[in-house]
This record gives sequence, structure tokens and C-alpha cells, in this order.
Amino acid sequence: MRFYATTPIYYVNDLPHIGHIYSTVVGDALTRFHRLIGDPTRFLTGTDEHGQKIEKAAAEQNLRPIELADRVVARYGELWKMYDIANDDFIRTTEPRHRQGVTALISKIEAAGDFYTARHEGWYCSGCEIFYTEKELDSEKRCPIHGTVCTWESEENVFFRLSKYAEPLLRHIEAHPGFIRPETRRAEVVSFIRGGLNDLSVSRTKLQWGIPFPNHPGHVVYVWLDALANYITALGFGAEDDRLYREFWVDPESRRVHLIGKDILRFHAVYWPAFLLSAGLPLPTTVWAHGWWLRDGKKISKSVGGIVRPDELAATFGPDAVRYFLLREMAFGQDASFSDEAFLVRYNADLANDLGNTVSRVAALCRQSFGSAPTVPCGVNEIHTAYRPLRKEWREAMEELAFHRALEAVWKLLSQINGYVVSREPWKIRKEEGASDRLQRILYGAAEGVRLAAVLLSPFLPATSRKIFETLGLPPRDPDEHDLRWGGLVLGAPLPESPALFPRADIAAYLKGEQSPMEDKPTPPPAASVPAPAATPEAPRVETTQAVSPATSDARIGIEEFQKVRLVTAKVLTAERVPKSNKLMKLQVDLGTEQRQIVAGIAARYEPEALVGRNVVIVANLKPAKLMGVESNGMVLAATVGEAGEPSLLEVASDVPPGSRVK
RNA sequence: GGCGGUGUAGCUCAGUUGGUCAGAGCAAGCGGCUCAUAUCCGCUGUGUCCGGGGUUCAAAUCCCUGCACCGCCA
Repeated sequence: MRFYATTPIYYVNDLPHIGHIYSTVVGDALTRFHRLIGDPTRFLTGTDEHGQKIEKAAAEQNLRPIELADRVVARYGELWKMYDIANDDFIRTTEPRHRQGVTALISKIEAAGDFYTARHEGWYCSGCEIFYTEKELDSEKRCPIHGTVCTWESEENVFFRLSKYAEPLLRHIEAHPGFIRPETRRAEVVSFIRGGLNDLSVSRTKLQWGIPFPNHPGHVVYVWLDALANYITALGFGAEDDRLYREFWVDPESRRVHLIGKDILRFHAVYWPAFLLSAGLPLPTTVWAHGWWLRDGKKISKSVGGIVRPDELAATFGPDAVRYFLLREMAFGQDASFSDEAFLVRYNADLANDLGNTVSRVAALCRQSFGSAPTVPCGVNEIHTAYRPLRKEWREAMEELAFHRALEAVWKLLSQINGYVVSREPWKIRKEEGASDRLQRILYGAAEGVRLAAVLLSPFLPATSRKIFETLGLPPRDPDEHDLRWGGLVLGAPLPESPALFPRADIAAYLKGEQSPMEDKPTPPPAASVPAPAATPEAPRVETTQAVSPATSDARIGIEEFQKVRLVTAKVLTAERVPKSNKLMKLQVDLGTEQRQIVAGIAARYEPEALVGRNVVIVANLKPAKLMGVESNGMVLAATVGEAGEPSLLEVASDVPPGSRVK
């Protein structure tokens, strides 16, 4: 079965952020899965480069629109390379092949008689590039999305007879239960269509930066009609060579999946299919609307890791760790929270402990026992028995785009391997009988299990999967369907010493060392707050950290911002080390009016006895946090000295009473 | 205002057609192993399944109602 997946094309006045990364990683994992199981597969992403906002943003920077686009496209290119995105194509709406395809699409709609010209008047928001009705605006005629004042505009436009397609669309949705997913989005669309569809204005005269509307001099094509068409123009629709288009779009056996954010559902589930119906072209098989990444300010203290910085996390822990988190944490289709803390917990528990440790454990056992991979195969053991149903579970989950469940299946396999190793105790066998055949077979089972886990993991963590292959003495490549079968291990292959896949992170230290690089932004800057066609607009609750923004640690803050932090002196009453931690110290401190427990990362430098009775400065209004399972209600201030970041407590004169405000 | 969704262990969530459905993972506690990245294995709670009412021999699961949160539309 041919499989074609697309991401939204991203609007180039918006720098890449977590939403873009997520959509793209999802598409990448999905298409890697289909390649793995042997489907002819194509994965498309790209950029949306036309429109008034680009024209304007470019003018502000003294650039031509295409120059601005080139710059942003380069950013996306770097990012996708970093994240191991294996897209087959990257379409830019400014490319000739796209313009040609759009023109071809328009002539088909024209031929169907679905365009007419009419005067269009109304309140126009240049941010949205659409007209609003009086009712949709407030008393000051401000756009509900941008809050900017709309202007009364009147122009002659080309209209598309969208109203004509309400019934056909409803019939199509009815007949194809998988057309809009998840279910709740489908219900929304149905309800929207039942509410009646107005014809859609699809040309603009107010801007030049767009595709000229055929036969309408002075008009350019409405950005959405332009942008949506990318899904077929990239396949060669309207070109001389449209082989890919026929194979991946027209062929009734092909599956065509649009991955989108829920904010652009209407465009993909109503307008786009209507355009296609009019033009007499096949519709996508599925429009899959995923949720948004949120930050739950209530539960996660900002200073203890509520900040979403996928770029920094990727730099510190590797892009695969971020890919894993994104795919594992979000039940596809629902919203999810992205916090540093949740990320680190998953990183340690799932990646460092379960995956990384199991790989190094099994590889070390083989290395120590044989100095190579096992030389005797084994086809009868609990791991083999467990594998088949888990592979089925993995596969079925992937067919439903339930990435989190597919990953759960892989983790069940890892758990199976650990259980098997513990029950066989190969380290004892080695001592008792050396590299016996029995030991060979046992470790073969474990190592083959690890190999299969790496294969199942390859759509999600491609780089890690390749590293595991190397660790097992196999060539580091992307696996194919044959690798899904038991028995792919190379007997007696030399095993290179390999570093830990995911070194365990000291969560407490990481969160403690964390300074927020982002200031509170009551209103995001215009460039990032504009809802871009085909990109993810910034809804108030969406986390849209600018992944590539430079560090802002030098930014000055106002006095009022500093005053949010309540610093007071406190006297240390008791101090004891937190078990199993070499950095953390649990303190009971006296604030004059109350007593509190605070966990501080100072145990490497200070002895508990030296702290008791000492006056320190603490942040009193920090939200409570748990460090290594110990509740902490505040933070002790210390200078951070040298490369190692050794703590040096701030000195407070002994006659200063506890609870004195520091400001 | 209309339509729709959600509310289950400290946290994140599974729970098909009503009858071992009161669960998983993480966190917590206890025990074990020592090959492995202080990793791994085993065992162990707490739950008015949002509140109230109803249907039924039996409801987290169906119906009504109230509350809270969310989405789409107006």
C-alpha cells in the first residue's frame, strides 16, 4: 500500500517552535514506520511563503519577501536535519512547480463553473487576511484573534461556490468514518457544515506577494487556496511529469494523510476537500488533527521547570530524547503538557534506565562472556514468545497513529528482556560454566530482543536505533521489514565499547541550575502571534517558545519584575543530607514567622553541622517542589563558583533577625 | 446562547457491547540481585471511579440532573 503523509506547510514569518517540531516529528515517525513495514512511502513538509504578512515583515527588515523566506527556510532546514527528519520532499509555495500546479487547480475549478466575481465589503483584518462580520468584532472593530483594529475594505473578488459543497461534504464524511480524526473533530466539522457554508472569497487585490489569479489581472490567489494545494503540487500535479501524483494521490490504493494542528481543521476538512471535489480530484484519506502542547502553570512551578525549551533540551539530551518525549507523552489527538520536569522524569525513567541500561547491560554481558556477540542462536525462549504479540500491538497502534501505545509495546519488550536476564542470572552461569552453549543461547535471546527493540524503535528514535545496532555489532542503518523477524543478530560479531545511550540526568541539579531565559510576555510579539495559514497560530494557551531565539540572559528587567521575588533571611535549624544524593541537603529553616523545609543543592560543599545556626537568604515565594522525592518550600541562595558550579552560601550578619526582607 | 467533549489512585492516564473493572506507568514503602547508566527483579497501599437521583439481579460503564474544566459554532 502506498502511503503519503504531509505536515502543514509552515508560515515563514514565524520562527520554528515546538508545534512545528511536533507535527514534523509525528510525520517523520509515521512515515518511517511505513517504510519499515515495506510500504512505498512519501513524506512531505514545506513552507508557506505568500501573503500580506510576509510582504510586510520583509519590508520592515528592508528585505524582499523572497529573501526573508530564504532565511527562515534555512532555519527549518537546520532544524529538520538536527531532528533526523527524513522528508522526501520540501515544497515552497514560491517555487515554479507550485505556482504551475495552483494555476492548474484553479483552471479545473473554473471549468467546473465554481468561480464567480462579486464585490466584497467588510471589516478586514490584515493579520488574518480575512473579512469579519460586524458581529464577530467588538465595539472598536478589533479582530478577535489579533486584537488589532480592522479596516473597512471593499474590493472586487473572485468567489468560490463553497455553499454548493455542503451536502457533498457531509455525504463524504458520512461515508468515510476515517476521513476526519479524531472523532471529536469530525463532530465539530459536521456541526460547522450543518450551520451553513458561505461562499469563499479566493482572490485578493490588496497585495502583490502571491500567485497571480489566472484571468484576473491585479488579483492574487487567496493564501489558503494557494497553500493547501501544496499537498498535490509537490507530487507534480499540473506538471508534465505527474507520476508521483498519480501514484500517491490518484491511485485508489494509496493512503493520503494530512497531519495538522487542530487550529487549522476547518481549512483542511472543509475548504480543501471542497476545492478538490470541485476540481474532480480525489480527496485525502484522512485529515488527522492533533492537539497542542500546553504548559500547566498551576501544577508546575515556572522556576522549577515550566519552561519549554526544546532547543536546549535537544542540545543537552539529544534530539531523540525530545522526539521520544513528544511522541510518548502526548496521546495523539489530545493536548499535553510540556515541562522540563516531565521531560526529565521520562528521560531518566524510560530512556536512561529502561532503554539505555538494558542495552548496555546485555552488551556488557556478551562482551564479558564471549568478547563478542553470542555464537550460538536460540529460537525458544520467553523473549521470542513475547515478541510476536508485542510486535502486533506495536503495529496496530501505529496504524491508528497511537504513538504512545506503540512505544508502550516496545517498553514491554524491554521489560521482558530484563525479567529474562534476572531469571537466568547469566553472570552466575558464566562463573560456573564459562562461555557454555547454555550461556550463549541465553544471551542470544537477550541480545536478539534488544535488536528487535531497536528495530521497533527506529521510527521514533532513528539515531538511537542505529547506535543500538552498532552496539550489537551490526551495521548502523535504518532497518527494513526483514529486520522485524527473529534471528537477525550476527553470530560472533565484535562488540565495540559504546558510551551510554542516555546518561542519567541529575534532575534536581538540572532544575535547580535552571534560570528562566524567558521573560513573561503578556502579549507575544506580533510576528509570533499571527495565526499563520498552514502554520500553527499562537492561541493564548499554546506554548510557543521560540526555539531558535538567542539567549536572553542579558535582558534587563524592571524593578517590578524583581519585586515579584520575595527574598528573606532565614536561620538554619537543622540540616541533613538527602539519602542517595550527593548534592542535596534537607534543611529546616526559621523565617521568623514560620518554619519551613527547604532542599538545597549544597551538600557537595557543606557539612550539615556547619550549616546549623547559620543565617542564609532564601526565596520565600517559590512554589513548592519535590527534589529526589523530598518536598522543598523555597530556595537557598548561593553563589555558583567556577566551572564545577560549586555553591558558596550568601553571608548574612548574625544579628539580622530571621524573616528580614532582602531587597 | 447552540452543539460536543472531559471529570477514575499523589501525578499522567487505560477501562470495548453494564456482570473479577476498580487497572497500568511514574512517584512512595519493603524485600531481592549485583551483569548493567545507584541500574534491574519481586511484593505493597490509599481510590465516595466529580456530586445527586433513576433504570437493573448487577453501573465507572445506560438515563436524568447539578457542578467544574475544555473545544467548536454563534
